[in-house]
Amino acid sequence: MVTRRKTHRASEVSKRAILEAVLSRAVEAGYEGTTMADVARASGLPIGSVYWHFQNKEQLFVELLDYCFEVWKQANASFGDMRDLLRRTISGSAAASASLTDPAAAFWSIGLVFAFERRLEDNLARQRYLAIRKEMFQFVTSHLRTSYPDVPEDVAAELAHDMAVMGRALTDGFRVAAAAGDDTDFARYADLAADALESLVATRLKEYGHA
Amino acid sequence: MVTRRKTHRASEVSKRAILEAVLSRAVEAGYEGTTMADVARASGLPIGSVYWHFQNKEQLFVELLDYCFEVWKQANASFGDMRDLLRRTISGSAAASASLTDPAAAFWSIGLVFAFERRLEDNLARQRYLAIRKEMFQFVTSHLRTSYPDVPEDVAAELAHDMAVMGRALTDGFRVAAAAGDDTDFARYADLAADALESLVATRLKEYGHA
DNA sequence: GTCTATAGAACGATAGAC
DNA sequence: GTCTATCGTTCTATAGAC
Repeated sequence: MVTRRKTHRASEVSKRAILEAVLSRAVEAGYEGTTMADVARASGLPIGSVYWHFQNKEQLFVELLDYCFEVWKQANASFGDMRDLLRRTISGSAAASASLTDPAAAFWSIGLVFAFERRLEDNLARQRYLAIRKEMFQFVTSHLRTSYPDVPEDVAAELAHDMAVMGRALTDGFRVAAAAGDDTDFARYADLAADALESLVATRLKEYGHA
Repeated sequence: MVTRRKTHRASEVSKRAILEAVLSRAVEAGYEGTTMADVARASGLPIGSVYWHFQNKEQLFVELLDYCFEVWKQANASFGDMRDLLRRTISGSAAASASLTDPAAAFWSIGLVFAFERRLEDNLARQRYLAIRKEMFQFVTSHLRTSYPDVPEDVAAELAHDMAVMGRALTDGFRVAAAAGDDTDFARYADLAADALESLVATRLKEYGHA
């Protein structure tokens, strides 16, 4: 019993070490650029152990994305207004493209490549990224819906959906800018983006008031 | 002399066939997913001919990007206002993510991956993409500058720069959405994006007028 | 210029001793 | 659970006949 628990603990520690290793490698080299040998080297364990803990490379990245998403959810449980969110995500994109290994920030740096690599269509890690992407979108949409209390529910729903779409495009766009090394003051443009979306909302609400 | 000219013509035809082949493959599979064997097969020529016309895979993609950019420049020589540009680029992103082989649209579908794959840092094709990206940004910025005739030059310059940054983020963001398969009405959001940026400009011009 | 055959390297994954 | 050795495949690139 004692031996079993000890072994179990050691196993958990190793598994965690491997996840941290693949995280640090994937942020720098992406999915295809990260080799199983790299992961083994960075974790300090032999490659055989990596395959003992994870079925294959695909499954390794699936569990990595899950791990990152869990961290993100905990960090973003308290949802401010749209300006807050844009500040966090757009300024965060600069941090993620630096070689930081904050799992929540790393998620995007790793995940966005999956969006473009359509030849990975059957890849389970890509599918997991797309599923998490959808889940985050719903999360943001449903929170934004409560931001427009003085209009009918269907109007608020459409407005929230539109703002979520625009907000997602802007954050993704600035992540591209960060990855491409564009010389950009992300904090400044986060506020500019918020200004733009807020004036869009104001116009719509005014139109509704007149209708 | 006649023989020489004939050979020269045949060579040009083959080279063009290879470029078309790599274009069609790269749109579907990206840089890393496109193998030299694929290109040879799609062009109808043996792999030896591909290496005869192009130094290596890297150089092949450099010339592909140049070819696409040339086509884009000719298609976008007449520059309308910002709304026109957003419509063209954002609606075009949906087309590019479908497997069309319009070189101008394909450029983005192929190029954006280079932004994210930082492990291709020394890759000449990635560097060419980044260079073209910069050139396009300057092109857009300098055209936008003429859109604000009633303000001092430095104000117009800052405004044009900001709008170019925001516009680039939005178009890149919607390209991500297209690649990720998000269910999005791109034509509608292109206009919404234009609305947002125009109201941003209006606010700024009003602020300047009062200053 | 065209074509075939193959070298050479990298990678994912497994076998099997411990 | 850990570790090493290695198999099988895929890819870039070249050699050399035509």
